[in-house]
Amino acid sequence: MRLSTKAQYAVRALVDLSLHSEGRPVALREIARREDIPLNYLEQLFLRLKKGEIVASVRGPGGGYVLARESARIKVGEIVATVEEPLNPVSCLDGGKSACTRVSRCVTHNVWSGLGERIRGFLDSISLAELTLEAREITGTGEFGTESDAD
Amino acid sequence: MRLSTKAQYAVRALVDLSLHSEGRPVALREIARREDIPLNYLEQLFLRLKKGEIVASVRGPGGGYVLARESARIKVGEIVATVEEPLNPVSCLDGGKSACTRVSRCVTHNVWSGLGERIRGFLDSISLAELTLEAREITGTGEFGTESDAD
DNA sequence: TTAATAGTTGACGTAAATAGTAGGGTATGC
DNA sequence: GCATACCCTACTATTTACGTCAACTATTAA
Repeated sequence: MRLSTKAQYAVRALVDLSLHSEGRPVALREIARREDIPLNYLEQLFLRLKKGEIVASVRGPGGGYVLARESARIKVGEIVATVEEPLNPVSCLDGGKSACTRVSRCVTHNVWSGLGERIRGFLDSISLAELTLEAREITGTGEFGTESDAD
Repeated sequence: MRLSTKAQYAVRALVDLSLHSEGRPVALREIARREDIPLNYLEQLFLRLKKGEIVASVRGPGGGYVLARESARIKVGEIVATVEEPLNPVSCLDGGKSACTRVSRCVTHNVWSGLGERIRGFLDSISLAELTLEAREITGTGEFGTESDAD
């Protein structure tokens, strides 16, 4: 029942982006450095985030990524669902083929589908804006110099 | 964000056990056949379930497993936590070493720990007794002949 | 118009976790 | 004393996650 690092990276990266973008695009290189995430890996994630219309890209020198809409309208659940495929605890909820042909099928099935809904419900109740605000409070002014973190 | 088959198997197997045990122990061989779970694999799971004091074993011919307590006092969350290690969405919640040394650490950290609590809370709200009852309703009388399931 | 920046894309390799197998051992009841 | 069924460990195979590489395209500024 683990979340992939994809999801963790994506959320962290977007908080970082939201924290450091002041209207201007932020280069992945910076985010990768600050958050200590492999650049190439981050690129893959942002590709998906772009497809999911959570971020938009600006190419060329001085380019980078910006949020595709205001952070209050971006939910954590959406981010997670975008980078790691469907947020279902078991495969037979994905729709389509999966068997489920035994006695105890329905009852356990219901448990898992209920669980999936709870998970989604919770993650969708938190917006990127809230996280960003929290982060700003923690790191102080939040303008610059977010590097230090004396563990 | 997938549940392991271990967890799915374990819950199904226990529903099956609870459904077919009438005071008497149920052999894993039967459960494995009915639920279509590899016997050897099931043995491993029940070893853990025994350690977790969810089931008790009866050795020798005519032996098998019985629930260690009434099914109403066995929660799904407990079953899942027993067969797959800690129910935390991210490793840094497991306690101990894991880093977490960046800016956005705390904020995302809180999200994941909150998520873990929701998951546990939900799964702990469901008892094996409820599932068994449901299963009995679905399959009809629930006495015997639970085999058929016209897909 | 050329060079530098930065995003775009897909293929690839590795490592760790998960799922499943194998096989021998041990207690019990007939 | 044999068959049954739990007990336990070690091993293998498969899948998935994680990360790397390399080549490409678009944009901007000199």
